[in-house]
Amino acid sequence: MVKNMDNKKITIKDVAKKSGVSVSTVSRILNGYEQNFTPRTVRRVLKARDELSYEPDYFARRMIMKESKTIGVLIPDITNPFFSELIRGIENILYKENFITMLCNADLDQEKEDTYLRELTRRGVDGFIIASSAISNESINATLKANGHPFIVLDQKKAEGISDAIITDDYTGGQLAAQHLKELGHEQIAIAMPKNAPANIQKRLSGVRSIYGEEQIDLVDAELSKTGGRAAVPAVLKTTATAIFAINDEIALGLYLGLSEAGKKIPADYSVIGYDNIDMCEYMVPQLTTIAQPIFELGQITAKMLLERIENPSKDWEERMLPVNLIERFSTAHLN
Amino acid sequence: MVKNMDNKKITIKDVAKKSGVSVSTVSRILNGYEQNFTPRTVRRVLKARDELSYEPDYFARRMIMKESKTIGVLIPDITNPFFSELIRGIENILYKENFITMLCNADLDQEKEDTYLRELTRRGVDGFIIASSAISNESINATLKANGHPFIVLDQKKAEGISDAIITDDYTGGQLAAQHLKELGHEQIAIAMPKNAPANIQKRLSGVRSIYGEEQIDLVDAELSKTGGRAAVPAVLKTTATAIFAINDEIALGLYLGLSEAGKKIPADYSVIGYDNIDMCEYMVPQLTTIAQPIFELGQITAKMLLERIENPSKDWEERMLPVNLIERFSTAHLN
DNA sequence: ACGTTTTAATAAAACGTTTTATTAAAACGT
DNA sequence: ACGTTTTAATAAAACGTTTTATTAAAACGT
Repeated sequence: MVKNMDNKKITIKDVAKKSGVSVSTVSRILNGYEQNFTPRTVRRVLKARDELSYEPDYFARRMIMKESKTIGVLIPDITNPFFSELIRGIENILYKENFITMLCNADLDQEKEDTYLRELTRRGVDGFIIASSAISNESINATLKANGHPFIVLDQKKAEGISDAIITDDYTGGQLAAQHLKELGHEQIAIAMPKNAPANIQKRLSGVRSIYGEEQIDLVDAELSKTGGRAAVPAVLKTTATAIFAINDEIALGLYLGLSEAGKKIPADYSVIGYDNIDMCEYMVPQLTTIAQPIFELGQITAKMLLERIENPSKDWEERMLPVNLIERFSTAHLN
Repeated sequence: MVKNMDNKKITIKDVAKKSGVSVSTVSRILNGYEQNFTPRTVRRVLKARDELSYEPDYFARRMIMKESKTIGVLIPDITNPFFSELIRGIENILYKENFITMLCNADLDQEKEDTYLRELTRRGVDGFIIASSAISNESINATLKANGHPFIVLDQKKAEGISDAIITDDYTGGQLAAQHLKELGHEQIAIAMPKNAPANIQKRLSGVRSIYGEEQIDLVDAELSKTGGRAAVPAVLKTTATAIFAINDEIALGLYLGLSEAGKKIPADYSVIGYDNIDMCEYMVPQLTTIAQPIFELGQITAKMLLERIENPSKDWEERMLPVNLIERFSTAHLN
């Protein structure tokens, strides 16, 4: 901290004294009302400010101004490439607008989520981005909605007219994946996904069901992680499926290892298709065919929508749906 | 925000009025000096607090108390698994101590780093964790050291008696990798690493040089990313090396793709060894042999050391070195 | 030449806390 | 019974800003 002679923090008073004007004059000049003062006064104040390296005290300032230029972001796991990419998209916009990101890694732990939510509220963040699934609608309503804090829920929850919302086209995504496998001649497919999947993931399943009949689908339980994918392989082997739809790429990466351990080749023995298009897909051998979500852009748009809401709290709720598309690589092949 | 009848924020005054005591009494009771008051008064105050859902204003509080319970963390790229794992370690400790993490993703962009550093200072964070390499020692000195802000530099920089420091045993790491390849009979190796690598990475190279002679080593330029690894393959192919030491795992992942594109098999044609042991290693086919750094623990210890420094600013500088070890998997094999 | 408007600047209030110094009443000790 | 200490509580100052209302002086208009 920059100190004055008495070893105390430099305040606006020091600047005022040094430039021979009042505190209010310094404040006004430093906050963009220079045109109300003579050039000479302005010059003096600026000079004093620079010579003392004066920086307004953040807390004193915020106490009056009631805005913190901070956004709280709640995610389940920063280690998951989907979320780290999302964060980059968010941060990319926020940085440009001089906002700072408060990262809260909630670990799918409901208590931790609630704690973070309360703590962020206490700290007066200007808005919330919530991409964590465990969080209950009640928590959101009690802590955010009821108190009029701007927030936006992402990816896992349907907002249903209680907030802005942004989703990707999961139904079409599921269709696209299924269509691709069908065209390759696969008549029996396995889908690796968690039993209690969030709504957006359920939608992908519905998409598949619009292409494949119920008896052509083997649902295989798998956590949304590499470990989950690896562990799901034995169950897959028990089915008659010739292709596997991993409901996210992380699961697909686990499948690669599990299948290899079982002596199976991709795509000779099993075609594998993922979902998300995290950048690791391109680096697998064989490269992973997947449904691409525009993750970075998703983050950007989320941040933008939230900032607009903060700017104009009473505007109508906005809903955005982002398109997805199939990226064909080398983990899927024609049957035989 | 919780409001009172006049639709204004609930303040300590409201609580005081409701419980029929003075503002200072409320403050003291709510800040852990209950033993100075009669149980009856304490009860009343607590009751009023609860009924009004009073939360002390963060900014007013911080203005007086001069601590923000916030740590700023500066990293180059959250998308890199090394850093996301590191963040988790940091966050793991910070959360327990009721600190919040401010994440700054600096993109190896010097200007962005400086901006973030200044912004964090302005916001009065209690301490800094700096794991970003582009940052200049001058910036650190000017912004942090000179102003007595607690900070800790991680991984890439030598602190040299100007701050606490924590490093991993990079020299031994390099030795371990080299030794392993030597034992497998490789007499000529390539090392994929950036030309202007930070100090810790240079140390790994020194470690290798203690095992292999200068003429047995082919230095191949590669950025610290998957892209970098992939792009380095043509250069590797031009050498007579039979094994490749990727200076971090990300490069190794890129090598997998590049080699596969060149029709080369791991480990039959090339043995590959990485560095870091990010969790992806286990999921590659073949699984990647690597030098393991205790990344999560590194984050934890860093956070702990910083908190101790904040607690006790005048204690002696502390330096810690964490061990590394070889994880043998299936990407390295005996020559022929 | 004098009342009115504009300009340049400031004094004082406000933001919502914590902390320090003070006080009135009760308890204590002989 | 009366001076002293302890207890329970508070008034007032302080933290460092921004903003509102005010003022003195200058400029203006006829």
